[in-house]
Amino acid sequence: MGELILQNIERHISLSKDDARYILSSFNPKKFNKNESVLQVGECCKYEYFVNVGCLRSFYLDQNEIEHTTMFAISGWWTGNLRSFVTNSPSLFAIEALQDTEVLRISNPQLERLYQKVPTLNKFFRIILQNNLFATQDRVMHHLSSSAETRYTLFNKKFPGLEKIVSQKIIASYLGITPAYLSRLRKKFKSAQN
Amino acid sequence: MGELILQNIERHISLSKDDARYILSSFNPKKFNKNESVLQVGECCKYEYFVNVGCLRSFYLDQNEIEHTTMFAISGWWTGNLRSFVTNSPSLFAIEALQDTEVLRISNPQLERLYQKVPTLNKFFRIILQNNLFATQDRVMHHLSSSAETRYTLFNKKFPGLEKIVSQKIIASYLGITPAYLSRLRKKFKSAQN
DNA sequence: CGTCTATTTGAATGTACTCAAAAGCGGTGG
DNA sequence: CCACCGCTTTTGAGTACATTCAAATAGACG
Repeated sequence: MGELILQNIERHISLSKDDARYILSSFNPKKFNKNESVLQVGECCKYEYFVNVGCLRSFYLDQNEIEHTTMFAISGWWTGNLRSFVTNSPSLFAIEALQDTEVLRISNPQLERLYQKVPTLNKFFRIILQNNLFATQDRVMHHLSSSAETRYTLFNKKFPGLEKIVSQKIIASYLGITPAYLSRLRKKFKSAQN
Repeated sequence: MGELILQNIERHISLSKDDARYILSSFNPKKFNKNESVLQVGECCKYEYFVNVGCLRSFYLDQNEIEHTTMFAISGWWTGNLRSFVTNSPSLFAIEALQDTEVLRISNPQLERLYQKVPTLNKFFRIILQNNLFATQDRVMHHLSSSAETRYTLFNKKFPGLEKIVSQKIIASYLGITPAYLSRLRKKFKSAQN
């Protein structure tokens, strides 16, 4: 059950058997059904989530009520709203399950206790934070320098298979284009393959 | 000379006189002339920079040789290429001075020593890292949901006065539009004011 | 003062959007 | 198991935002 998260952590720091046991005991397993809400806009994000099985997505509505997907979290990824989590402020975006999903989640007090017991986790979460920053920076750069078509092909490289699972509407909202336009792009790609 | 950086750090953590002195001694002051290069593409980023006076910008060239500005760092801001700094890898982007600029910079070994002496700085830099992430996330969201015109007005709110200092070409490269189009936007704004 | 680069502006173009209608698809209940 | 409902996808036609290219003008700097 907890192998994946331990593997994930041990990619960056090494853990004793005891550490590993304590870490696992600090996380609570939880299941979400497809389309179930994990976090709602305006709610405080009480947990950070590690996805074991399934897929979560973060999204928000802009001033024109248009939905934008900011990230997907598939198996082996961390997600949540860090800003809301650390500052105890209402979340500006929502998180929902795109499939039946199993996560391990940890609350802020649990995390604090965990830092006390296993101080090297400070380093681990700093690295996770850094990687998150780098990924977000990449996304900015990619948006600045690439057309919708290029962003679409990169999406498929970055999340292979997700295209089959996630509705086109949602993929479009991640790419920053309309579903109608994504439909046209796909058509173009299909005809180019033949 | 070092008041600004100490002020900046003490916004998040408290420092003893000794800590403060040791911190200051770990940073090297350096000046860059207007248009001087701070970091070149392909070079390893050996320092993190705190801007005392002036303005730095980070930018890269995309596959079509088009320049994109990823961030400005004005007085009181931190900059550098963290990815290159921590992984010791060649930088994908460059940093240059837009004005005569005075910085305090710190190398990786110096920073490590500093963490030993003043462990609470771990917390400080984690907060800086977090804020960086939040700012970058905001930028992604803003790009997804706003037109060039809106982005331009927000730029002016976020960096008041910078418009007068920085060439339009560079501002356009930050906004993700062409200089020609920014010129048209500005014209429109001017005529709207009368 | 001359040179070099940045800015402005016009005309034509392209990328992506809007609106609307039709077709497809998935889940639910009879 | 099929029929229906609601939502997603497709597609056409028209449009808007932003770009390209080029030429003229303005500004900066040695």
